[in-house]
Amino acid sequence: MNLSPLHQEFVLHFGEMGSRWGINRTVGQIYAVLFLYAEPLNAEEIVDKLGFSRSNVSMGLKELQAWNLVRLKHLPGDRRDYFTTPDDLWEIVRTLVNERKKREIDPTLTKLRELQLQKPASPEDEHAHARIAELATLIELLTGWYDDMNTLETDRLVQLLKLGAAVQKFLESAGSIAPFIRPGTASGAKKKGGA
Amino acid sequence: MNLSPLHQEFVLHFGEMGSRWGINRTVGQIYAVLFLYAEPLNAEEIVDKLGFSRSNVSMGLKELQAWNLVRLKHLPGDRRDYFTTPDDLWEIVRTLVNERKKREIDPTLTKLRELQLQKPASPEDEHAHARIAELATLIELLTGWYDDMNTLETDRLVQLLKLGAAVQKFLESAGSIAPFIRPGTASGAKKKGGA
DNA sequence: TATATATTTCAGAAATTTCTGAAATTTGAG
DNA sequence: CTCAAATTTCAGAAATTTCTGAAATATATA
Repeated sequence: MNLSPLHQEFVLHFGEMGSRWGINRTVGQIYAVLFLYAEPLNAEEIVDKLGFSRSNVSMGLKELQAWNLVRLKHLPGDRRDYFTTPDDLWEIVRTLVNERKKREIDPTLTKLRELQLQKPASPEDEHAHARIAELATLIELLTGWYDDMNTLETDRLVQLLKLGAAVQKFLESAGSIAPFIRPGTASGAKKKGGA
Repeated sequence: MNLSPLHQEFVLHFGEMGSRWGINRTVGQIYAVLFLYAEPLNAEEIVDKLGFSRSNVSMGLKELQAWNLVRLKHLPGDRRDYFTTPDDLWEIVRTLVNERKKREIDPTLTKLRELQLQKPASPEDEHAHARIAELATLIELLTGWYDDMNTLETDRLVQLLKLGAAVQKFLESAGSIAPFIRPGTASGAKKKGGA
């Protein structure tokens, strides 16, 4: 590995962590390198820094592109592809969460809804149905909330995060706001019928 | 697989999803079965339903216990171990998030802080340091917020989630609350020095 | 304590995932 | 269009992870 000790330690840690998620170690390390460097890097440079095969780097970069986690750049008079990560970390976080939601949560919700249409064939199926319905409701609440937060500008989002549980104060006088919220949906902004 | 079509489809989906997380397919399936059944199950029953080896089930249950995701029960006059998942789905979600935070986020934060102590040895290291510092700050903000939300009772939490981005309304008149919030921390409740 | 039952451990087998080098394809400049 | 550089593909090798059966260990109760 052709990296300073600082870079190397970060890259190795990131590789380990990446492999706990869907992303594999190699891909995690490639991302880590791109994340740390100010300048865009081309595939050959990544090969040099990390020491894996050119084809492996190519596949890793493809995967990162599929995740929308890297930006492709071109330098004038150089036809190689150069890669960076966004400067804005919030953009990275949003992309990461959006992609994971798209790949993991949304298909699960689809599946749960599909299962809810099946006719229960036994008391055990009845119970399973109830469990599945509860789970679907919970996931809908969470993703609805998330979609909602995702519309906020970063500054607003950060303000809210800093506020933390203190927002709860407002709920103590919640009688004044609850009536405006449609029950069962986040912010009452996107489901069909009226109250 | 000795399961009704409804159970089986859920279990298979959960297994796939589990394998996208750190948890492997087998463990995901064992959890799914326990999740669906009202009654606690013993290892032999799980073997029967899922068709893998007794030892594999034993290891899977161990793993689920390490994650705090199952409860161990005993029936009177029967010395086998019986397992269930909590009835309350929110308890499950909280456990899951807490454990993932403990295993993935906390060690990363520790590592980042450790790296911040290293002396930069080049301009590239300087930039990496800045990047790492930014990342640490962002993670601290998120985990601080999460710890804060985690102290809320479920009812309150659900209220807030339903409110969604509507809480933002309160920030528009934020001049009146911002002064009470210590900058850079969530809810101003846990860092050292004064304002 | 002896015994039968339940659980865990663990070495190797099986399955899956990752990685590589070689060949194929794409692409832009001349 | 041709050529050279860059990238991608892909079959098999290497590494890792998961799974099993057999043996070892633990535990309740008689």
